[in-house]
Formats: sequence, structure tokens, C-alpha cells
Amino acid sequence: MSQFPRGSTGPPDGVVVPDLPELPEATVSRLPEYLRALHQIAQAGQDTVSSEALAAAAGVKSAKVRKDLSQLGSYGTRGVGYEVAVLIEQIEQVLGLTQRRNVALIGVGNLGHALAGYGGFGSRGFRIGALVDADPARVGERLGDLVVTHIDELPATVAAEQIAIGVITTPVVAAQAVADRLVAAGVTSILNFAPCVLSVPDGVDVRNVDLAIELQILSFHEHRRGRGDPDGAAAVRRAAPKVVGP
Amino acid sequence: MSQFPRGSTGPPDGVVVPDLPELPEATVSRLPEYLRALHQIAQAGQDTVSSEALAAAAGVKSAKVRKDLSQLGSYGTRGVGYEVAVLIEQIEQVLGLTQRRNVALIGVGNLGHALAGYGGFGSRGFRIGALVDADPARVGERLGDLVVTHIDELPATVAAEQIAIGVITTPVVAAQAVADRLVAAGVTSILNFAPCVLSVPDGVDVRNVDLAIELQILSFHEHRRGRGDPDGAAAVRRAAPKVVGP
DNA sequence: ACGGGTTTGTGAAGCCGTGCACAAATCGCG
DNA sequence: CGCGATTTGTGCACGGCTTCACAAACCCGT
Repeated sequence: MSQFPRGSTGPPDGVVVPDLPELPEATVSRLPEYLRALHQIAQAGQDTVSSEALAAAAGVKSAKVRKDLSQLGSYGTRGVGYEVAVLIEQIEQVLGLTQRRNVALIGVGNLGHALAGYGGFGSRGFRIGALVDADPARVGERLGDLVVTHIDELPATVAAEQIAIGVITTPVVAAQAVADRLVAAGVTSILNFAPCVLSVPDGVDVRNVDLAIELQILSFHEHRRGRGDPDGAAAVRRAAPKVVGP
Repeated sequence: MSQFPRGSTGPPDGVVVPDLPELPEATVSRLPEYLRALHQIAQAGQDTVSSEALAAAAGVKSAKVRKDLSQLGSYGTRGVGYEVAVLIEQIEQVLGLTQRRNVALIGVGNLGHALAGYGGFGSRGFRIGALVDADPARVGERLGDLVVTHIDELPATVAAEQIAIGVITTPVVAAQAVADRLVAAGVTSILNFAPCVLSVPDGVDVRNVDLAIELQILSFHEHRRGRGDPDGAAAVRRAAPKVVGP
């Protein structure tokens, strides 16, 4: 909306202001969900979608969808809705998915193997560009069309494969050291599966995925709900069969 | 502490709610992080901890720690700090981790195998009580000391193993059906790894873990940061070597 | 062309969460 | 026994996010 006229004369100095003013973090975290829903809708043959329908598919309220989309200067048509194809392209543009991003998997253990074999990367804008491990016994192992390289070669690997994101799937004890080496190699985005807090310089982005934490949060609500059978009898506390939503 | 929660969305009355008035969701989601940090601290030999130290270990601000802990009627001692052992017990109590919770893994594919082999369950209050799949070829397979059972036996399995939480690691197409069957079997907490939105009845809690979404959020920040080298040269955009403070 | 029905975009209000700053409480030590 | 150092617990203000409600914009049939 407030499309910035690309300064033909150029900004005088230093300040490289991006196109979008500043996208709220909450919105950013929902854009991928919209994107997923939109692909689903597109595959179903719909070529336009209302905020109401999109909201239902993404599991949020319609007002939120509209405000989110308006943030990125959206092209919706009143009385009609949004063009699915246009919206997909818009969101992919904003998320930086127009160019495929290469990720490196550090730690080819149980979880690393599973992620390497997960097919969901390619269809969502990513590609596994490197498998890395510290264990010499694992180096050289082939998975698909990739060969596990040693972590000592990380800088070369990052440069050669243009790695944009590092995914840490090592044991906890190794995670911080791996993060340090990733940062030293120039990686500025890290997805951490190890259950620990990583220290990184300013300007490096870290997101954590901790299975146990998710389970514990679920446990809290379960516990809160389930007062009444102190000695865990298998009391079946059946929820009402009413189905939420669309 | 006598601060009363103004009933907003909650039921007007009737449910005799236990000790805790109403814990903010943001606090709940941080308690597991505190718990992890506390175990770490306890293992280091510390028997008391200040909010400042705990905040550093959990990666948050100290004021937030104090406010969070005060929410659950904490037993801190001014001028000293918190007793680590007491705090651990308090948090485990609130999270309902005093009794070990059994989880069922539905979908013994790549990811399912990885999670089944993940050792982090036992030490964090959970136990895999069942492995379930729909593929007859997989039923009967042994992993560790568990045997994969068929999903048609889900109700019996849930009852026999006192399953509290279902973890969905199936392909997307199967996820909703699995969720329905989990709910029908009496499970009221679901951790969903399939990239889709699940419809469940009121009273059932669902949490989603989507790898691609996390990557896309990282991609956004990477994209936003990385204006200036359009043809992705491996320009090392080194952040200041300053380490983010403890 | 025009009116009715539909849907977007957004101003405004309310809620939640965060962080500061400080009084109250506790310990250690002289 | 009292004083200073330390740390908790919390009132308060601020900012961000969510939701409602509604005017503006648009399509379509007549």
C-alpha cells in the first residue's frame, strides 16, 4: 500500500530501508499457515478465497486474516475476496521463498535421519544442502543423494552450498559448540532441536523446537482438566462430541 | 497474589476450580523452560538460585521470572533466592508431572521411529506407552521394548496403557482421521506433527509442531536482513562477536 | 445504470504481556 | 542487636495484539 518509490537518486547513505515498513512478529508467524492453507485451497480448484474461508482453513478469526494481509499491502477485492495465486506469490515474496533456501542438518542421529528423509522440504521452499556430523564413523555415509561431511569442513560446506539456515539435531552437550561454529561460518538463522538455550551474537536468529516442552504444556492442561481421579484410574472423561469449526 | 482473575471467557460458575486461580498461558509455556534450567542448575550442585541466574539460564528477563513464579504462589526467600529442589517440585506439581504420563505415537514412519528412539522422554516425565500404525506391514514390528499395534485397537490400547497424550506423526492425509479416533478413544491432548489444522471437539487440546513453518519464519528474517546481495554470494555478513549477555 | 448483497480494509476499544522501579523482607556480620 | 547488602514480590505504565463494528468498494442481475 505505502509502496515506497525506489529512490532513483538513491538514499544518501547507510540506511537501507526495506520495502515493508515493519511487519508485526505475530503476523509473520501466521503467514506460513496462510500459505499452507492457500496451497491446499488452490489444489482444490478455488481461484479466489474470502477472508472467512481462509480463516477457517488456517484456524483463526477472519478479522485477523484481513488485518494480517492488509499489513503486507494486499490486493484483495471487496465483495469478492483474494486471488489465491496472487496471494500465494505475495506471501512467498514476503517470506523470501522465491529463491529456494538451502539448509544444513548438523547431527545425523535419529532425528537427523528422520528429517533428512522427510519429504516436506522440497514442497515448501527448502532443500537440504548438507548433512554434517562430528563423528568420523558417520562421515561419508550416504543418505539419498547427499553424503555426510565432517563439521570441520563446515565453512567450506556453507560457502559451497550457499547454506542459509542451520538445523541443529545434535545431543544437548554439542549444541552450543555447533551453534558457535555455524555462526562463525556465516549462518545467521538457526533452528535448534536440542533442549537448551543457545547463546548467539546479535543479528543471529534462533528458533527452538523442544518436544518435551510441548508435551509438558499439554500435560498442564490435562492435569488442570483432570482433577477427580487422584490415583490415575483409567476414567474415560469423554468430551462432548460436538465438533469445532467449519 | 490475592489478585483475582476477572472471569473473561471462563464459565460463570459451577466448576470448582482448584488451588491456582488461573495461570496466564504465557507463563505456562515458560514453566517447562524454567524446569529444564532448574534441573541443569541442580545438577551443577546449586541448591538455591536467584531470579537473575534462573532468567539467564532460561533466556528471559529476571522480572518475568519473578512474576511467573509469583503466579504459582512461589516460595522464594528475599535476599536469598529460590530453593532449587522446592521450585522443581512446585513446577512439576503445577504441570502435572508428578505422575508419569504415557504417550502414544501414532504413525511409525520416519519421524515416528526417530521419536521412539529419542531418549529425552523418560528424563522429562513422559513414557512412550504405545506405538500405533495403520499399515499392517508395520504392525508387530518391535522398537525397543514396544510392539507396534494396529490403530483399530486404539481404544483398548489407550485404556490398557492409560494413554494421556497422543502424538500424531502420520502423513497429512491421515492426520484428521487419526485425531478423530484418538478423541473417540478418550484422549484429550494431542501433539500434531502433521502440517495441517486439526478439528477437535471443545475440551481437547491440540498443539502443532511444523518444521516448515519454523523454517519459513526464519526465512523471513533472513530475507529481511539479507538485502544487498541479490545474487546470493556467500558474503559473510559477520555479526559483532559480542555474545548476548548471560 | 442502479440497487442489493457481499466482502475488504480499518478505526477504536479492550486485553494481555512485558519491563521498570521500588518497597518489603531476609540474611550475614560486626 | 542493628545495619547494610541482597533479592523477592508487585504496582504501574507502556506497547502490541486481538476483536468488534462499520463505512467504503466492488460485482451482478435486472
